[in-house]
Amino acid sequence: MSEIEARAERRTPLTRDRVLRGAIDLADEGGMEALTMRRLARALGVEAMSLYYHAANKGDILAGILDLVVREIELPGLGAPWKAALRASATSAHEVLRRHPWACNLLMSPAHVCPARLRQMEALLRCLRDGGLSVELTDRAYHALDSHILGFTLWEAGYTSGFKGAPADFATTFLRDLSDEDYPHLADHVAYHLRPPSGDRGGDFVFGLDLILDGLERALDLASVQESA
Amino acid sequence: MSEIEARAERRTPLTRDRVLRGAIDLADEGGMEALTMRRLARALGVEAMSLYYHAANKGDILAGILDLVVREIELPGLGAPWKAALRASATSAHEVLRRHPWACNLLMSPAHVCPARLRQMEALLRCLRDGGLSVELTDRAYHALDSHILGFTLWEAGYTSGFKGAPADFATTFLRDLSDEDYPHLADHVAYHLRPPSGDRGGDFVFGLDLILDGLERALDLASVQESA
DNA sequence: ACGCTACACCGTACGGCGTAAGGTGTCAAG
DNA sequence: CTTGACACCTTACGCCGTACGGTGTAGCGT
Repeated sequence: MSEIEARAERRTPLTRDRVLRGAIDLADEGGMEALTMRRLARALGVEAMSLYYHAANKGDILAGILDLVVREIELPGLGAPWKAALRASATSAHEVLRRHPWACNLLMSPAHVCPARLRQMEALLRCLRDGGLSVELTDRAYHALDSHILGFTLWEAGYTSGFKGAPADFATTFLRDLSDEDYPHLADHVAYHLRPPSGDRGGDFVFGLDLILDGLERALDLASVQESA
Repeated sequence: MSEIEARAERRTPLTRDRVLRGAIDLADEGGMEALTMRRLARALGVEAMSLYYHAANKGDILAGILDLVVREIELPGLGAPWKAALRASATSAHEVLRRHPWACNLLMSPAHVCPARLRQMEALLRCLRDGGLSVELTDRAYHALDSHILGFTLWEAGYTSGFKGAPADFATTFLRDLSDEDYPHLADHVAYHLRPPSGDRGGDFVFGLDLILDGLERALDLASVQESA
């Protein structure tokens, strides 16, 4: 009896998984700067130093949550045609990173290279090579794709989170007021972005993505033509 | 006499400009995390709190140095053909951001919107609109270009700085060892990047850029054909 | 010559950060 | 009953940004 009661009174014990989930929740809510060891501990009903029993240090936690997030990304399949497979995988990456915008920054640092990230890189590279692209073209294609995914999502994250945050009408107030006089095109651009949400959300991302994919396809055709000549 | 001596003994007085230059130097050398108020003050031969006479707070300094850096970017001219002008401006942006990699992160946050950034956005948008692109196409083109510039440079910055830093042979050791077995394509990719510096440095950036620009051109031609039909 | 004011800089202190070092209570095995 | 591993906690250190108030000097009016 006393055992059962004692266990019931005890809070559910910490695990590395619970730590990482808590960290993701914190980062999702308040961004990267909201994720501190003390706050994470408080969210888990624990003291800060207890976290170090389940994670070596904060960097370990960052690598861990990045890994969890990257693992959500759908990888290009083995047999699928390269263009469609890459399109799907890139779109998946975009959606995942939209849910966890803070992961973009983590993704940039080789300090946080993690297994899932390596798997994703490998899968993308394999897909390109299997599609018939040369080593050189694969390298450039990979960087073009990754840059688009990362750059676009980062931009998106910065502005949507910034607008949703404390200065909620930052866009409507600051930019519109400032733009109308000296920045007519910028004003148009902002106005265009403030249009009511239409059906083709994420269209901008896919547009840039297809620009790259179509260009790659053409470069591939060109290379094969030259080769056969 | 005593006046002159007294002045000579006095260190050159702080100015906002000297503060910002010092901040840029610090960030260039040691990245964003090397830029702290105390370190900046020490580098300027002054105490930390003295900085607050010339800058409202750290955010003000960050906005200031971002503005200085963005101002270095060559903007597309007024009369030039849009594609070449954008190509030149994007390349300039890439080079500037390569010199100041930390600026990429600052660029992402609407908290650091600065005049130079607004001017750059306006110039890019104007260039696209003047080139005949519709509002929609301009929007998508702008984001595609900006994503590429930012994403590519960020990636580049992360990996070159990471490799130049303390774990200098991180790439050669960790990635190569880990890749050969389970990540053959990744190993090829890393090896390709470790090739001796050839003449076409920055070629990867321009490749992705041209992918986008050529795609935009085609989209523009398509639109004009449809319109005239 | 004298005091006044504004300026430019400094000293101290507060709360928060990551984390090193070592302490404490619980529990299962010997 | 003892022992020792385990999971968690306490304390403390050196960083960080910065609020608040002090201090010395320059230039001024009188």
